[in-house]
Amino acid sequence: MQKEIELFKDGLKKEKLKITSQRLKILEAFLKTERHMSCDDLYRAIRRGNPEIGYATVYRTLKLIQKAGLAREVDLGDRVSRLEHEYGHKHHDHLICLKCGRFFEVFDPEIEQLQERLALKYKFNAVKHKMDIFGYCRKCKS
Amino acid sequence: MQKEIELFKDGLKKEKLKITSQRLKILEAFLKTERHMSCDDLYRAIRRGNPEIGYATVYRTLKLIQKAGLAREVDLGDRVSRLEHEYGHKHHDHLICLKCGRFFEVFDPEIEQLQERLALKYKFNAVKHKMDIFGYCRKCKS
DNA sequence: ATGAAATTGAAAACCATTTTCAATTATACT
DNA sequence: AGTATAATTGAAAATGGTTTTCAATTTCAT
Ligand SMILES: [Mn+2]
Ligand SMILES: [Mn+2]
Ligand SMILES: [Zn+2]
Ligand SMILES: [Zn+2]
Repeated sequence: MQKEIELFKDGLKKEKLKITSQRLKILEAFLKTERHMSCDDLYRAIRRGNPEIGYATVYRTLKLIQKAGLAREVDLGDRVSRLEHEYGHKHHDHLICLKCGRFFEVFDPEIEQLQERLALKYKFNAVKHKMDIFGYCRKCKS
Repeated sequence: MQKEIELFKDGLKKEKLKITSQRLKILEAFLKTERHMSCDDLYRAIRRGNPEIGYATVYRTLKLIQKAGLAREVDLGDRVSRLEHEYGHKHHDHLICLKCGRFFEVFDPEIEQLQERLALKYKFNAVKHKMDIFGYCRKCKS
C-alpha cells in the first residue's frame, strides 16, 4: 500500500494541505480492509489502536481520501455513506439482497458499452454511473 | 386520476387503515405534479391550500402512497428522498447533470435485458434496479 | 527557530426523517 | 343514530449520519 500512501500525500501537497499522523493512520485503516466501510465502522476500527483520534477527523480525512482517488462512495440506499477502495480496483456494480443485505460485485462489459452508447445518444458527457440491482440472493429466495 | 385514488383507498382498506381528508389531499397534491418531489416540496405545495396539514402526516402518507404502488423513490445521491409517479409510468433510468442538476429520463431495452441476464448468471432473483449515469449535459459540457 | 496557515478533538449544529403523545376522528357494530 | 374501539393527527421532541464551530495545537515554508 506504499503506492496509495504516496498518492495520498501527493494529493495533500497539491492542495497545500498538511500531512498529519492522524490522516496517515486513517488512510492505513481504510487500506487495511477490503470491505465496504461506513465512516463509523472506520472510526471504531481506528479507535482500537488510536483512542485519541476524533470522529470529525475521520469524516474529514475520508473526504480527502476520496478526492485523492483512493476511495469511492457506495450507496446502498440506506442513508449511510460507505467507502470501497478505488485505486487498483476495477469499476463494478452491485447485486444487493433485500433480505440478508449481502451484495455481489459484478461487471458486464456489454452493459458498460451500452451505457456509453446511451449517453452518446443524449449528447451527455458521462463521467460515472451507478447501477444496483436489488432482489433476493440464491440463499434468500424462498 | 380517479383510478389512482381508488387504488390508494383499496390499499388503505386492505391494511385496515382509514381514509382521511389529509391523506386524500396529500395524494392529490402528489398526483398533480409530474416532477420528482421531495417530502418537503410536497409539504410546501400542500400547505398553500391546506395550512392545517402537518409535516409528519405528509411523510407518513407518502409512505402509504408508495406501498399502494403509486409512487417510487428516486435517489439522486443527495440524502433526500424524492418521489415520482409509478402507476401508469414505465420504468426508466436517469442521466443526471453534475453541474446544473437537470436529469433526463431514459430507457434502453437492451440494457434491461442484459441486466436480467446478469442476475440470472448469479442465480439472483432481481426485483428492481437503479441505474443513474452522472456527467455533464449538452448545455453544461465545456 | 519563527510565524502564518492548516489541523485537531469535542461539542454543538444541521437536516431529513421518525417517533412520541394527548387530542381528535373514522369505522364497525349495536 | 349512538357508541366503542382503534387509527390518525399535528406539534414537538428525538434520532442518526454528517458537518461546522472554535480554541488549542501542529505543520512546514521561510
Ligand atoms: Mn463494491
Ligand atoms: Mn424519473
Ligand atoms: Zn440474501
Ligand atoms: Zn447540465
